[in-house]
Amino acid sequence: MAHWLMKSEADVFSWDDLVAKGAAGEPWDGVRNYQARNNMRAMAVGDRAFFYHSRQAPAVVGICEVIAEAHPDPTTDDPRWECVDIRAVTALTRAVPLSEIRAEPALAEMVLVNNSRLSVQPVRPDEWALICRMGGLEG
DNA sequence: GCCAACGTTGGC
DNA sequence: GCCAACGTTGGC
Repeated sequence: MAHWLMKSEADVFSWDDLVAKGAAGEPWDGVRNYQARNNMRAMAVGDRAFFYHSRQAPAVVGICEVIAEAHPDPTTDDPRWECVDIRAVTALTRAVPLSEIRAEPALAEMVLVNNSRLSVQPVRPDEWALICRMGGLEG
């Protein structure tokens, strides 16, 4: 199972918004970046992803699950763009702010740290486990 | 709100 | 195919 990180601005679509969608989840549409799209194409149903709030109070706040593989993005007729569907799994016991991620040497190679603009990105297993622990979960 | 970094577009 | 201009993202 691969691990990922999905970003959203909390005042556009927040973790609470995803939780409110329940088991039906939400299509992760609107991505217009090839790297992010390619990452979504590589996702399998059951993969887990961190849900990250960007801009205001940047932090990893929860864990979500891929429930549908990449399919055409319903928000555009442009066939280049695709999206996966995700649902909320669990909130972190405590949000892990970007400042703590940056301060942790073991996380220095995270895409989040080195390419802050990529909105859908892979997370290594060791990075996943550490952030889960920092967030108060077993991982 | 500012601005640096990055990705995309389009002229040549 | 190059690269300058432009638009967007996101940390601060």
